[in-house]
Amino acid sequence: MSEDSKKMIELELTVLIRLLTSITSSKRKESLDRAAYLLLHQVSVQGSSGVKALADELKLDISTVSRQAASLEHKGYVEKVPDPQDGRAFFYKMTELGEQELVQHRQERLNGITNLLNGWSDEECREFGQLLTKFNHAIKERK
Amino acid sequence: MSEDSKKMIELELTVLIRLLTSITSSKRKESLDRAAYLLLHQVSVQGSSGVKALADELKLDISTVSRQAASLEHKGYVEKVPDPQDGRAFFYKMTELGEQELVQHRQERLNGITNLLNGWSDEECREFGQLLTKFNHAIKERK
DNA sequence: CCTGCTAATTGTATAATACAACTAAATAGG
DNA sequence: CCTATTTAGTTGTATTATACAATTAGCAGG
Repeated sequence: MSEDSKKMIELELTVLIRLLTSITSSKRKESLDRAAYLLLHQVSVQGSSGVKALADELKLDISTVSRQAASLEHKGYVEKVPDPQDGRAFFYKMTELGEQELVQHRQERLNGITNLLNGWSDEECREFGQLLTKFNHAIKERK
Repeated sequence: MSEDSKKMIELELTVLIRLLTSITSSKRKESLDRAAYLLLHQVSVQGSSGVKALADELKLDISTVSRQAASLEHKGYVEKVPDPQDGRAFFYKMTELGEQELVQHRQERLNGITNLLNGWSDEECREFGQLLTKFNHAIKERK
């Protein structure tokens, strides 16, 4: 693999973070906690999740998950169900309202992505999605 | 372009941010301000830059650039030269020490990238770099 | 029962960034 | 030339996302 490709990837990833951060900074008034979006998605995908499992999956500190989940619960997007087998633990499950919010919020994000990918070929979009997925997998499985 | 590709891109970008954030969070002891790395790179590329130009290029608030630049100057990585044509303005230029730090820091990042891309084909790496570049360009030019 | 480990919450701190306010220099227009 | 407006940059303050630290209580195993 050529050094040029690596350099390009390293630089462009750095720039990407910066650009996405500037986008999110300019949207500080959103209804759904920006940071909690991925958490809500994960609860939806996993169906029923405890704090620790979510933290492990998202590479977040449990205190962060605890706070984000509490916020989501307060908004009615998830419900907190005691774990029958461990008096210390809880499972978070999606509420109907949470599912709706997730769908709506995701749609707004998809609209933005659509605008950005305007002019891209189907092949490019497919490739980009797959390579991102592959890269993310590499990060999660490293070490 | 298929809806599936868009959904994959949206989700994987969200996950990518999370993962890269967790990586950077676990490296809080680095010598070069993590956030200022891109600024240092930009000064190096542009050769001689004012605060406003850098802020525009990096989509950062000028106060943030001002602070990052001041930090870099304090560390001797850049020098602050008065703009002969505007008594209010300055240009930031790289120092030799700054160039060295940039090269070293970038190499460390490249090492990380190399590990992550272990097993990727040349084609995949090249594609990934180009698609990231293209995507970043779309973000910068939007609106 | 006791000790060590674990799940989650709460306290506190950190880093990156933006918005707000300010100072001073430059510019535009009469 | 003068005045009002704009602009470059710095400093003050606030916000957000996150991690590290401390605490409480439940669980597991001897």
